[in-house]
Amino acid sequence: MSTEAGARTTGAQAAGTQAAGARATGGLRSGQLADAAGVNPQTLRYYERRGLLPEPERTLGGHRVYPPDALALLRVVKAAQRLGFTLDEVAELLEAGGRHHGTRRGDRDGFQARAAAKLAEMDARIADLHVIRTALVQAVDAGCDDLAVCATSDCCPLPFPALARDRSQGGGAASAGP
Amino acid sequence: MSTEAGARTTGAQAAGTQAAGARATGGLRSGQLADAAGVNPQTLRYYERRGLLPEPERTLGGHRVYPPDALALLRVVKAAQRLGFTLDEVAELLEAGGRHHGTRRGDRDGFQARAAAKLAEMDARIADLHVIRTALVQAVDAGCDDLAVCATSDCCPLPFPALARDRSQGGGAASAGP
DNA sequence: TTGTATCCGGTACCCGGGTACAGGCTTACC
DNA sequence: GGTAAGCCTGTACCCGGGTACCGGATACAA
Repeated sequence: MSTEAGARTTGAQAAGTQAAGARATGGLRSGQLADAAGVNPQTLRYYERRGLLPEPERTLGGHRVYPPDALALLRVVKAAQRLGFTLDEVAELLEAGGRHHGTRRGDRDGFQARAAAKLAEMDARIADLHVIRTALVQAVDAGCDDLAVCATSDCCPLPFPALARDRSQGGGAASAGP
Repeated sequence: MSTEAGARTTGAQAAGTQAAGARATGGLRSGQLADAAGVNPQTLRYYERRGLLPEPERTLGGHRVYPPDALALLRVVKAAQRLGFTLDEVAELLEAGGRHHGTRRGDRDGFQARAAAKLAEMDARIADLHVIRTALVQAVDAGCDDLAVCATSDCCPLPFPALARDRSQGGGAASAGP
């Protein structure tokens, strides 16, 4: 597929029946792919740099032309990201998959192992959020209204010891607003 | 334990009874407070800049001397942080509390309202994590082993539509490793 | 008095995940 | 052939929450 696409793409010189290079093969321009995937075009280049997207073919003029399955790949990336994997991890996973079940080396675990680990992480995170939730509920129920007072009075039921632990997996704001 | 250690450290200028400026008043040096609270000393200055800690007294030489309740305050800050508030929010909450239930202006809500909002946020986050968890379980159960394949085959049960939504509150890595 | 441990301030850098901007070249369509 | 999109590269910046490093000043014990 991609082979054909590539060949046709660059070879658009002859300009035949079907019009423009990218178009003819079902190839996507970066803007189109970005739109289709709901990401910023810059993000595509960013992912490319990070090794999440393979370098696409180029037109003679140097414009990227993505094969259609790039969209599926992008969706997988986004899904994996949502599953809690960092971009580095996603890149590794994709690469590991590419190496195709063989030649293990070092800690190369397949998706299975990593997913299981993530699962444990998720459970921990969920449990932690429950702790937090409970604390919030208690604070609300107790009618706390001034943190500074909570600091010194005993009326405040905030479970400081419970809250003190674990910071680090907890609740980073995800920055990535649209 | 750190308390004792700290006390010993600065303690005893005149050796005997109670001694030194800072110590006499129960004041804490930045290092001591940092130790006691389990944070980096730099973090204290950072919090001060951010308005989370009031500017402490100084020795003649310009060294900070914190009142003992700074520790309690610091703990509250950390607790609030864990409750999902950003440092800016914590600062606001502390300030709002300081203004002491009166003179509302703009959207100044007390801790109550904000906590309730955070609670909703937490619930959303928990629900979202459950979605993710479920997806992970499915992927594991199905024996998926290659993300790239998942991208194109139909065998993979990853619920892309479900995963696609909501990104933004989800699962940012919390950066703040110790 | 001297020595060492802290602390000071300011500035720069880290992580993760992107975005934005500048200045120039390609493509597409009429 | 002209013109408007769109794309190219490179670099810099954003968020949130800290950390690290620097040269110099203080604090305190012996």
